[in-house]
Amino acid sequence: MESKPAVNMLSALGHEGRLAVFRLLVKAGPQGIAAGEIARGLAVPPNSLSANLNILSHAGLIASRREGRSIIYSADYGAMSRLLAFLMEDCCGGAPEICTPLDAILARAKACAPGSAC
Amino acid sequence: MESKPAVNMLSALGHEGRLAVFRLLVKAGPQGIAAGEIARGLAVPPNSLSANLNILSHAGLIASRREGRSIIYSADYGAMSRLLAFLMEDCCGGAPEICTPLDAILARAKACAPGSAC
DNA sequence: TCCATATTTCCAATATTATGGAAATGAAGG
DNA sequence: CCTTCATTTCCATAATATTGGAAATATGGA
Repeated sequence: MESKPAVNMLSALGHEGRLAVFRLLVKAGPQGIAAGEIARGLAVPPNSLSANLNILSHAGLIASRREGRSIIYSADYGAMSRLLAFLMEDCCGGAPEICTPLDAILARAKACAPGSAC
Repeated sequence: MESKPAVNMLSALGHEGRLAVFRLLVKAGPQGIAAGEIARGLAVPPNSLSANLNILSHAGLIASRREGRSIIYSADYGAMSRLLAFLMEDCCGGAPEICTPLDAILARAKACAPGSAC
């Protein structure tokens, strides 16, 4: 990934409210959540939420689709993976021993499949 | 990791100049680079750089030590790992298939040890 | 002590971002 | 066509971040 889209993603996620929205969408899975439901769940006014959803969307981190009267938002896992890859590349280009903790992190993350205690 | 320090880190990295600094420091390894050398390398005025180093430092992403007249900055790999872990956790809590691309990413990152073609 | 180097701090101007009320748009149903 | 619901857009205000010049601090050496 280039540097500029990575900056946009990081900047989009570097905001308490937006990170909360993104985490919620990631947990929700590909089916996504309606904007109104997000607003109720996180207790934020709908216009602020809309602005933040727009920022996340422009950063490429989330997608949206209309379903009846609602607009459903969902996390873009590919974008997330690319961002993580971008951050990891530099990390491991410097010193090989930096990579090894990531193995453990990934193993733990994988153990957190839905249904497990985590 | 809690949400707040993660937001601080993401926000710190969500800036073109600071991301460039951090990437440079990550690539430089634990020995770090002097502030002046960073400024010359990235062609930024020293006072702006100082402000950005301060933001990265407050976010916990870099450390500094004085060495003679220079101040040497270095990336905090532990902080970086914790941030990646934080992002991965939610990612994998949602759907297990999201984790699998990260395996490939990590394998590729590990292959990029210094000296290899990458 | 005096000077040169390295970096930070101070400060003000500018730009960007965040916030929330109110109005506008779009969709479904009677 | 009218009403209701869901969401966005518009707008103004407030807050925060970015930038760079100039001065201040700290270190090492003559």
